[in-house]
Amino acid sequence: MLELKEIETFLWVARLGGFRAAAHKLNTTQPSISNRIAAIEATLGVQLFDRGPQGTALTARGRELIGYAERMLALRAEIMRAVGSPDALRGVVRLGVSETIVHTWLSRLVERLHGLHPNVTLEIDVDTTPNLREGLLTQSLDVALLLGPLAEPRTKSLSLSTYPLSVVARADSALARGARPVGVEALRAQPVITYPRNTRPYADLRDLLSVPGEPAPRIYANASLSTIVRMALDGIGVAVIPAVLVEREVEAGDLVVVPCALPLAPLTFTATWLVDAHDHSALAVIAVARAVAREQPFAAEAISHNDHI
DNA sequence: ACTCCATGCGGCCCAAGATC
DNA sequence: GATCTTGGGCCGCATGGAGT
Repeated sequence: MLELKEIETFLWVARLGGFRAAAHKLNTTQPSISNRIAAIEATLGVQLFDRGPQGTALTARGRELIGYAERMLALRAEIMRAVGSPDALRGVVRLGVSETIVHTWLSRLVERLHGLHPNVTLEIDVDTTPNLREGLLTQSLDVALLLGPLAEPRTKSLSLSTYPLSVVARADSALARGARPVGVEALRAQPVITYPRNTRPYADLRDLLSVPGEPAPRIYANASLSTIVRMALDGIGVAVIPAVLVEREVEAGDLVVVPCALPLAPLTFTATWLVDAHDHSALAVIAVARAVAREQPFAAEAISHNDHI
């Protein structure tokens, strides 16, 4: 008899290209995956994978099965959504998260998810958007909350939050005491601390602050938001980050948000996932993320990119 | 030496049947 | 009806073989 669990195992081995990777994804061991694949091959009486030294590759029959397997899992997800109780949803979702989300509403997402779907657990990976994108494309992540949407046609994205970028300076700095909004000249006069080099905010800032014939602006790229805030507090330079991340420091009078004359593009965060993913737990996480993000300040318009859930 | 998948073995869980 | 026994199924651990 063809078991749904075996079908799911087959699909993950096919997607991830190996038994070991599928075992990690399905939270089990490699021998267990080996047994399930052996069972489904015995049931069908055909070989689904070529086990070669270069890895595991689908046979022609295996490729034929892919479409059926995806339809079966999509149907299961539909049944779970339409008929199943939220408690019935279970599994591990590998969630990639930008640090901005960690510092704003990730905890509320985890809390809400636990309340709604107590049997769904998260494996959280905090990283920069380029690395999260890589994680999605190599399928080591199920969902990513990142600076999106991604241009990849294989992905779907849903807008979550849009945070304006602000210039944040130490309260006793000259910049903080100035009367006029800061421009290119004022920002070029000192180090600017912001998001990592391979991100859009960094590239935008570098373009805005570059002056032909002048030395390159001093931009200290940093992947750790808490380090950026620490450096701003220590007066190393001014931070260009969403003001929502320094609410406490501003309230305490240690940092101030300085009016800025530059057209700093806001940061839009999206929930992004692969179009062919039908993991019902992952889709539940996206739905909860959307609901939580909507309740926050700076909630994005509910625009979906490429598609919808 | 390392990685990958396969196999053997023992342990656990659960349902069904037997016994009181 | 409650409790015990049994057998099947599944899982993980340890290990082996093949290939690089």
